[in-house]
Amino acid sequence: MTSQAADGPETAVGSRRSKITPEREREFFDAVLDQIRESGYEAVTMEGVAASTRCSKSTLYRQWRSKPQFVVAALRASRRTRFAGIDTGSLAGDLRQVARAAGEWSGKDTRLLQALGNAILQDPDLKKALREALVEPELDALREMLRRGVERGEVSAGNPALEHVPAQIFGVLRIRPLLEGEYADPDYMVRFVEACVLPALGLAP
Amino acid sequence: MTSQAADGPETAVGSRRSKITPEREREFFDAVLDQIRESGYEAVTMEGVAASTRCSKSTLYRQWRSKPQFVVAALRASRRTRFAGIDTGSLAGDLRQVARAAGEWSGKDTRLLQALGNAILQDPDLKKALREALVEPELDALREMLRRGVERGEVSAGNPALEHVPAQIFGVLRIRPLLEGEYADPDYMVRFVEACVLPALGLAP
DNA sequence: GTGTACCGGTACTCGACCGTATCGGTACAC
DNA sequence: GTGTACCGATACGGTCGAGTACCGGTACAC
Repeated sequence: MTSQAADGPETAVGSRRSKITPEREREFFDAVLDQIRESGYEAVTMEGVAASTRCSKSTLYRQWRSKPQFVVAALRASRRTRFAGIDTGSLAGDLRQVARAAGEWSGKDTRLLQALGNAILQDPDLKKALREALVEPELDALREMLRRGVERGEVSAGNPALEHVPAQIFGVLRIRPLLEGEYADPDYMVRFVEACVLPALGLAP
Repeated sequence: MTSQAADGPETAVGSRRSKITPEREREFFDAVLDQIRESGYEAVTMEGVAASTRCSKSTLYRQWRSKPQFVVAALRASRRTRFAGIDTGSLAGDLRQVARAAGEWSGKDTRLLQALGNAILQDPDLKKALREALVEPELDALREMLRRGVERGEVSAGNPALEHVPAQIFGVLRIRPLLEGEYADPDYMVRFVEACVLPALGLAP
């Protein structure tokens, strides 16, 4: 569609001209991630994904070489950030917003993390993809938030609680199902931030 | 060896007289838990355990009906508490001891938790056994510690941070490998408790 | 109209592993 | 010595899923 008046019948560039539209691709990715959340990584089969999306196994294997690479692609495509953009003007306000946002997607993302639990011990690519999809973008946003708070003088740069804020928030998100049998919801997360994170930073409510 | 002069050839009581000594049994349990930590729950095979302990698969299946039941038995037998017995006289002292103890076994136990990650989503028995083996004893000990602290008047009973102490400690233990790539060690845990848990409780170091 | 290349469907190979069956050996009871 | 019952080894049946091969249908280019 752009510049194909070069030499001969477009020898270069778009070598693979798949008929899979981006929307269709997203269906595949959503299906495999849903099935992972539901049954765990090892229990997910390419046949199951093919059946649930009404495509054939051949189609999946034509686009992605193997099951691990397929899952990695799905994770990469699901990469998105939910903390970025939060900027209420105060660190306490930002962290409350983070808590609320974290509580929103806690069920889905925590489940995914849990379901991939032992798989990432075996497959470094999978581990990397998972970190890049779910963890690092939020971690970056969180650090940026804290940096702004320090810059505004709300927290001393030497406060030892600073470095533990991400671990506190992600840790509590991750562990609550095991301790209390239910995923962390926005209310719970806000209560936690106000009861523990803010006081440790010296920000009384 | 005790009372076998009852009626006939000991019809009751010790119906199964296995030749597996308790020490031998412990070898089986250690082997399967080690392999789970190493390769994850689904990747562990009864054949592998048999080979590594130089017994036969038949022996394992004679003692335990199936792989899940075998693993559950191993978990139950590994049940032990590492926080119980800590009593330094002050809540801050107790929590520092907890941090150190938690950091000690963090590698092994966190790995086990991670390796069983998606399996416990599928098998309720496994989930229950895991909670009873690794989580609940420590949770009970921790709650008892906090209760003593409140009783001594070190912390107000209404302090909202109280209910989150276990989640903070277990959460950070669990999440650190994902965030920073290494298991929590005693030093790290003590720093965390001093920087976050104690201040939130109003216990300045 | 003709060719091309991807699509979905199905059948297939291959390997892995669960759980069972069978067999000879052996410790222990009596 | 004789019986019993558990041990280790090995072989086997059955299932399941990864990845491949093939085949007819069809959209699109020219």
